[in-house]
Amino acid sequence: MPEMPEVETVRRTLTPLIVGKTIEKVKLWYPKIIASDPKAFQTNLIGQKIVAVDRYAKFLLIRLSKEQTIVSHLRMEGKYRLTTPEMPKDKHDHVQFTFTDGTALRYNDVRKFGRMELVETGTEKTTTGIAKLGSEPNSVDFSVAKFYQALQRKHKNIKSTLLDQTVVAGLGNIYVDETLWQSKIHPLTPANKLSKARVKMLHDNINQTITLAIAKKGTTVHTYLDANGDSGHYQELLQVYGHAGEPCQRCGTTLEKIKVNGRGTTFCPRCQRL
DNA sequence: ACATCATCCTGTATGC
DNA sequence: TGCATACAGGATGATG
Repeated sequence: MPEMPEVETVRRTLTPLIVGKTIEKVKLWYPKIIASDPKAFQTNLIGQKIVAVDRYAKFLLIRLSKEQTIVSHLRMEGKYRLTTPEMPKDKHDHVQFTFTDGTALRYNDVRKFGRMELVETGTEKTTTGIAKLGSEPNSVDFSVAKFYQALQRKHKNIKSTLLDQTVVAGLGNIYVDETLWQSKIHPLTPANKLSKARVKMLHDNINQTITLAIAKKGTTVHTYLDANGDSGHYQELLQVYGHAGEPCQRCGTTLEKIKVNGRGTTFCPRCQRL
């Protein structure tokens, strides 16, 4: 599942494939992927040139020449691939942008959870899901002091708090489990009960893990691939996610899997005490 | 205002 | 072997 490191990797691989190209036609095989008006999405994009691909947290921001932006969220399984319009449609291809140079960008999504919408550039931070997001890891706004203050206001457990994107934006199930293990924090610990020292540890581990995961081009479990069709490598460094029933690499205790607010959660019952 | 829960989807895994 | 059911999960809108 694409979290911030995977979306950043998609951004980096997608940029050289599409920037500078002009959209000639948009095909919607599954219009529900478009969160804004699908008809307007199709017609407004014609003739626009792609000028850049930006990102905020897990959102891709495809910048267009007429001061518009496609805000795209891959959710669980969304993928972009450069192809040609003649290529047979895959079962899970849902959107196609045909370019004037004869190539085409396809959006493929097995679960159909991903969404994209067209907004005026500059309004995306107030009119889309980005509006409610907290600061990103490694950003100036993500300071230890602010992080601690934000957690003090949260009464729910730390696992759910990190998954809801209003405090820190960009983490998903994988990196939350990993950073909690690194910081020796039990996932059910109330967020406002963490000591300042523990919060600093968690903060630093989040920043370092996101940085390293981006360097490793993301984590491929299940089906994540970047825009070149390549898998990431951070999965080789995972300590807890996907390792339930195996010994903890720090103390040897068998890792446990529980449900926290409906999300699978793996942790070490000895290293991560309540 | 906050927290919790169902919902969207389909491939894979498990049960009978 | 085949059919039915459970499970996975990010964000959102509804409900408590």
